[in-house]
Amino acid sequence: MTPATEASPADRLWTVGELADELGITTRTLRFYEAEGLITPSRAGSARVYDHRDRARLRLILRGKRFGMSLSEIREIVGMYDGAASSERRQLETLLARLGEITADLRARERDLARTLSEVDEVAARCQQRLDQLP
Amino acid sequence: MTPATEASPADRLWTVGELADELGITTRTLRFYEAEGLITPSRAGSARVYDHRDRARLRLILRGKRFGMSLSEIREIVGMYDGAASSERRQLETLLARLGEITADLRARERDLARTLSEVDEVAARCQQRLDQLP
DNA sequence: CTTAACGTTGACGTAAACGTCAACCCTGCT
DNA sequence: AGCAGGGTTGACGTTTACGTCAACGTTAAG
Repeated sequence: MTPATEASPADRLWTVGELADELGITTRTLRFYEAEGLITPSRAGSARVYDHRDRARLRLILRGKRFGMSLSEIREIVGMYDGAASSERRQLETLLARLGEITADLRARERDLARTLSEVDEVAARCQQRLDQLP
Repeated sequence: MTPATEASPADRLWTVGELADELGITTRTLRFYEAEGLITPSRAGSARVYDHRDRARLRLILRGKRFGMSLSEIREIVGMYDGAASSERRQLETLLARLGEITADLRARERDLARTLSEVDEVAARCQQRLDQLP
């Protein structure tokens, strides 16, 4: 049984237009991300061809954007997926250190988000309270 | 005993420069936020004077920015602090509904952030595993 | 009294992340 | 043959969130 998130087979391929539609973005955005070095789809002649790994990478990118990561931060992270396969100790060590920094940064954002959420809840509570006091 | 987050008395006042320094931003940013209707400090002649409520509002704004809220989204939320004191049922109801939408949006971002965090953790784990396999 | 260190407004510049053409090339109908 | 509907690469426009002057006013010190 294939998981619900994987409606399409693992060997499915997409054109720019198809993938853009599925991800809810424009083809311009896909081309822009490619120009920025975030993805590198293969080509059929001059036409871009995206596979399931490109798609997964894109979903990671879009998720990052939703909570405020810049494209250059995202580029660094997606680049690490490749770097983690290295066999040079030095590189693995600096990579691991950087990953620690990134994790700390993300946790800080998580706290900021949680605090904002609780403040919004407070406003809602005050709002509800006012409503209850009305005739 | 005053809380640690409140090193300064409740009646303290700040100039633009002082507050900018304390918040780690520039005076330009403070003026920009004012022009955008996010804050409205009082004036001493033509000079801006910020009190502890302005400061709290600013900290809320900056927190929002850190996880990707736009200034217009933030403006809407800070504006609700005032609207929640309304006494018109209609307004309180629409406000409460909007607060629900905002909460849902923030929770979605929270999920995106959590998923990204766990993916980063996975990369770190793979990285560590590679390191352990080295001589 | 003037100079330094703050403040003010106004105008223009800039980086990021795309949007919006234009001009072109394939491909599959009809 | 022709044309609609995809794809391609430029190139320039736009919005957001400020940065960066310029020209000016106002205390505070020497």
